[in-house]
Amino acid sequence: MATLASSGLSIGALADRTGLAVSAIRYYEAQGLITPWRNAGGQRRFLRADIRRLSFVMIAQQFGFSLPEIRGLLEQLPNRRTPTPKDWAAISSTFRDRLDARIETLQRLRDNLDGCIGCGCLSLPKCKLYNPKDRVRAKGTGPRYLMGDRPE
Amino acid sequence: MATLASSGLSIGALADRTGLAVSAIRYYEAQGLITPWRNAGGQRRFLRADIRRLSFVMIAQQFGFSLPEIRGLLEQLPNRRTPTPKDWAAISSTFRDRLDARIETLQRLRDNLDGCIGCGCLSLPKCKLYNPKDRVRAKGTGPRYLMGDRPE
DNA sequence: CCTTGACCTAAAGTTAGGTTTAGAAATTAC
DNA sequence: GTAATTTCTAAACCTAACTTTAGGTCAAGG
Repeated sequence: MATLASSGLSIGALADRTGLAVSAIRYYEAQGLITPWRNAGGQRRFLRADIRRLSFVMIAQQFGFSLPEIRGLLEQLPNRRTPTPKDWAAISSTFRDRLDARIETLQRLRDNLDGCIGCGCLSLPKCKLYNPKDRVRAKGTGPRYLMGDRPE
Repeated sequence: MATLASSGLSIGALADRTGLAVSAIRYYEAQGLITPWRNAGGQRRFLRADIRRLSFVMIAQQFGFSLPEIRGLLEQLPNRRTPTPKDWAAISSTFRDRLDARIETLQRLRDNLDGCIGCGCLSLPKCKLYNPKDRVRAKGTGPRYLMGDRPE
């Protein structure tokens, strides 16, 4: 099977270790999330530390981060040496801040849902779901007015 | 401007009221989220209650529901009469359950993040981020092993 | 009446995040 | 040494949720 250690991991070995598809790993390279080198024959070789790097990518995706965002997070890692636990802990705190914000937004939306739809009144001047500042939505194409009323 | 009341709303008027693009409303019709009738000239006419219906669609999207899922939720509404506050309150409770689950998942992931990356140890046998049961991810393509280790 | 703006349909284009395919070259297994 | 895997690149394809475009029709104001 996959030969190892000093010569680096092949893309297939990395795929086995992470559970990602080979095609996904190539795609991530194209997106700048990982930067393997090439062996004499032109094949990609990866560091063992890249297993953790890709695992981080997968976890961040679960939290709803886009690949460009994840790239931004990963850029906090050291360039020329293998990241230490401290490096990961540092990046993780940024990560956690954004995550907290995301959870808070969801909770606020939930609470507003209770007040707005849940209560049955559906009175809109006081509806807080109306045009919330920080949307979870990806492609806001301008202001949107929720629940049927406009801001004046 | 938009003529009103007894003859129903034009698609443009509905777009103004909801903040949605006209093209988006047509798309929602194609997806079965809303069913206008046509006037003599073949143009779409909507009920005023459809403003709220589309607002609900937008809110549900913020919570991460897909259009098919939202269609499922809307099917709980009465077919032949204008939905009452009670109708909306009922649909909202289903909605809220799913929302609570989503928030809980995020919180659990956050807590695991603290234990796994946040502590700096990165010890994987005890990492709970490893292959969590309920992923937020859409297209799981089989089991995935996180943070570099495999389940044996 | 006539012009301008709103609306119509159908089809193609867009972005994100990948997968699939095709044909060729490198590696590994026996 | 040869057969079976892997890997390579480039390009096409995929889904979701829309938008844009093209070419034509409808409706409202002056």
